[in-house]
Amino acid sequence: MSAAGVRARVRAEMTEEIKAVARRHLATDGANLSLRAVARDVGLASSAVYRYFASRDELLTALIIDAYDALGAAAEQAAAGAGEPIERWLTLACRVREWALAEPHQWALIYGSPVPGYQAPADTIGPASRVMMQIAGIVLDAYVQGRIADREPVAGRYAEELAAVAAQYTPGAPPRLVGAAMAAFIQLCGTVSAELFGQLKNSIDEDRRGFFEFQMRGAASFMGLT
Amino acid sequence: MSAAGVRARVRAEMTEEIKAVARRHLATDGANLSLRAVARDVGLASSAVYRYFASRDELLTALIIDAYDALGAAAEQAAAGAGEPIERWLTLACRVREWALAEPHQWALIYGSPVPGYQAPADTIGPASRVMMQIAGIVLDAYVQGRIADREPVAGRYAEELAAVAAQYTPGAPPRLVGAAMAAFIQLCGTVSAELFGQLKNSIDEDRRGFFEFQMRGAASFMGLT
DNA sequence: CGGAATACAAGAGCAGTGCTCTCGTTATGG
DNA sequence: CCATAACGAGAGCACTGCTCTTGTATTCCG
Repeated sequence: MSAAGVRARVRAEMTEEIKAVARRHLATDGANLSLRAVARDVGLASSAVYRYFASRDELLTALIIDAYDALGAAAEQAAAGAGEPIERWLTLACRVREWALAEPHQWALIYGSPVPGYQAPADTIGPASRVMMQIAGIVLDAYVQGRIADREPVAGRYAEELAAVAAQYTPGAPPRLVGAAMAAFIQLCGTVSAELFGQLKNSIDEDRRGFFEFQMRGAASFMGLT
Repeated sequence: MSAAGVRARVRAEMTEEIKAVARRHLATDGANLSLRAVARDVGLASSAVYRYFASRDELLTALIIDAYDALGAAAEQAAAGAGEPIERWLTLACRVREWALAEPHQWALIYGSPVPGYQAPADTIGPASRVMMQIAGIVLDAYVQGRIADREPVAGRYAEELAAVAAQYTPGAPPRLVGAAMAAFIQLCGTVSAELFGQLKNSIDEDRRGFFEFQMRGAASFMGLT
């Protein structure tokens, strides 16, 4: 049993090392990293890597899940702090942005254009929703505290879909709020991606953080956070 | 001269055909399309393609420029219509979204995560800014017509950068407006990307158009469009 | 404790890739 | 008309993901 434990531990360490090296390669090669190059850096034959990951896609999936989890953990930590709802939202947003700036390639992996043949397996949807959950939590907290400004309720078919989402994840919350939270999440991702993917180049080059906050305050206003 | 014209025309046609086939392959292979496969489909030896594009990156660049131009043309057409500022904005936004839905791979090419080793050459910045220009135009029109709701002016270092952008492209426009227009553009891109890259899956599946308009109305409100 | 089963790693090999170089052929321009 | 330039094809290099086979440790169990 101890022996088996050793085996399992060595295997886990090897798996982690492969992922760590792959993460490094991610920085230079992007999503189409070379499994052979990773194997070389680890000190393995390329065929040996297949003992740990059935394919390159599976390795990528592992990296994706790790990235979602790392970002999700950061977001949860940021959202845990006390304070005004809008402050919590801004803290969360800035924390997400900082993580993305620190790990741009991991961000690109999860929020960039999907890898051609790649189809995200079900394992990813859980970790993927952690950030959204935190936003919903902040908005819901503000709502039950009566600190959400009134907005026009949503109408139309998408309102029903929002109601269904609300019923499943945040029972009692008005669909308008769920929609606003989703919109804010999308806006957050879009804004971070825009900065990371170079769309601000030659326009906002010095105080991107300030411009980011400006945008996130707009999102807060859309949600009705005060 | 006529002969030279023939040569040049044949060359142009061949170039277009290669790009057309490459665009088809884009749908299945994404940004890492195979130049050899494209060559096969065109009926050329892979080495012959290099007479037309010096490298795979250069072929990709040509596709990127074409995509920017196609989207830019669509945006310009949409923005040309008359109507209330907010209607013009919504029309433009929906037109951009429709183009993206029709050409998801081209959208991913220009607004997705950047290709690893790829560095966008200077030729792309012109076509890339056409959509943003149209948004700025709508906002500026509304401004000179006095149809922009008052908002808090921006402050801080990024405000100066916005002022510099305004001075260059839209002289006379308050930095706040330029910032809001940029934010709206970023929000538009982010929202479309979120839909295209599958982030709405299992939440909004039926009336994505309605949810999109809901978000774009939020952006309009942020800009102060009425 | 010893043999069987298993996990593991390495290497060769296949089909495919981007790209270069060389070699004939064809069309162009002086 | 002929030198020149453009063009296309093919071979070849180094690389990729992945599979299969072979040999070697290590673990498990009677």
